[in-house]
Amino acid sequence: MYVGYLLDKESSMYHQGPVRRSSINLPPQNFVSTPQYPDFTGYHHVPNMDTHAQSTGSWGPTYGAPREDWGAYSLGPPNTIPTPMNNSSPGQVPYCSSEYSHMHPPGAAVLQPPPENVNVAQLTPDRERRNSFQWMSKTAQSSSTGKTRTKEKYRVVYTDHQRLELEKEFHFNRYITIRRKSELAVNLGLSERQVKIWFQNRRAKERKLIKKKMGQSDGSGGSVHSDPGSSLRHPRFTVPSSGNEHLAVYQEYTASDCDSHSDSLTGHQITCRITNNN
DNA sequence: TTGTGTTTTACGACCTCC
DNA sequence: GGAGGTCGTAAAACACAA
Repeated sequence: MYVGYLLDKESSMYHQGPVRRSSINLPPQNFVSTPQYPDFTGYHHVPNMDTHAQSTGSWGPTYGAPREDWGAYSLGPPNTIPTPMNNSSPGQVPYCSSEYSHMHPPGAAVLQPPPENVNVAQLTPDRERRNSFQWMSKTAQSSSTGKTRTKEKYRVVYTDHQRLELEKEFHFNRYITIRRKSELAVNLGLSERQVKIWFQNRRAKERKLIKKKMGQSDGSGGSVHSDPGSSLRHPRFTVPSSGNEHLAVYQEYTASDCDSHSDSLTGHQITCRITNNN
């Protein structure tokens, strides 16, 4: 299946195309034949592989709150994502984050290919406008098989589309399953390793933010958990007994119904084992 | 334009689990 | 032993004030 494909990709992950030209020159992998999220709310795109079917609105208070950084992801492929200005997607079930659904109505088919001649300046935020071509000129030079940070090309910058999809996934589930990782990797033109590391970094960011919040609120209320370290810790590092508080906490971060995964998962992928314990 | 602080990818070390 | 977790960190990319 595509796992082998990814293995092949793994070796080339450090010389991707001009990914930073987010909306106008995405790698072809970004646009599989059918939109992967025809209805983002349900995520039914791969029936038997859906990790988080119908998890709409399942986030706990911690993650239900508006994300301050959503603005950075407010553009998938242009013209497929209505902006708050032009957006009105009647009849679509809103995503759990009100802000998110506001910017990315669930049916917005973010994986649709963008039109060929799109004016970037009209479609991307200021940051993108400023840097897209700069970045491209840089990466275009790196053709060697660099895989270490000593190489010229130290890191790539993911496209807004890639980050958006990753954020969406992260919003559903802090820990990605093997299957979803594979799917995402294929769909986004990333390697599984990149997806995995992105999630690790994203969790680190989350912990950092929570710590920061806790530091500010100084334990006085707030919607964050009393132990941010454990709440974002992978369940396998918690006591895996039934009814323990760690799992209960963790459940807040998971999709409400993803138990279908446990069958095909390795022992490492226990993300979905702990649902439905309410 | 430039200096500086922050964020984003990516890695290594080390850990736990199977 | 391998996979994936956290933690700490490097360095590129980015934001923004001066």
